[in-house]
Amino acid sequence: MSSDLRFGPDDDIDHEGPVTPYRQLAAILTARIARGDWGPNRPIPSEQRLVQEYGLARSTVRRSIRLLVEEGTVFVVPQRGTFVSPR
Amino acid sequence: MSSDLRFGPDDDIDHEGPVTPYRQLAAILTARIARGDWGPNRPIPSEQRLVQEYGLARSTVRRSIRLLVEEGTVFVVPQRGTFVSPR
DNA sequence: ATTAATTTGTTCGTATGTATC
DNA sequence: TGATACATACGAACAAATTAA
Repeated sequence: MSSDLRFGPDDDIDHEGPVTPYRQLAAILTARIARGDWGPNRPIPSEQRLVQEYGLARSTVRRSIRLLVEEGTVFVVPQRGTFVSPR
Repeated sequence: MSSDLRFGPDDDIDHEGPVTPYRQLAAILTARIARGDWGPNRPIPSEQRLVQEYGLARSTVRRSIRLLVEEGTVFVVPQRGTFVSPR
């Protein structure tokens, strides 16, 4: 395998495709949460970690997290981290 | 029971959760006071004891006590200890 | 009277997160 | 992109006062 930290071979961001990178990342994270990589009230990787893992700008990562928050998938605690929503 | 010195099985500090450790400890101590572990004008465990019991840094324990003082739950007497507020 | 142990007070440095500009 | 700000957490060291031996 290429890396233990990656979801799979299909989780690379396609910067040229029709789906925006931030939506691609949101889909990846949603899938990883559904898969159980991180349980309820557990922290997902920090923004910096996601920047490194997916080669995206931090602003893009934050845009992605904002989408997940709006969807109720995760919630952010200032100065603490981003966590998987319960239920 | 796992220990006579512990409040219960749910009083372990979660260092990864959304709630900061110092707030978790404050909640635990507040519950123990409400339960009557220590009455009015009685000393709660020393900072060092709390450090040992909950596996936290002393600075974190102090941050927690500071919160309880601000809430009026306890009061501190330098070189003496921290006591449960009357009433 | 001395010494040692205990307990809170204070400060510094390092690290990790998110927030903001 | 980059820099700075805030809040939190850990570790360490030392001071000051009290208490116990």
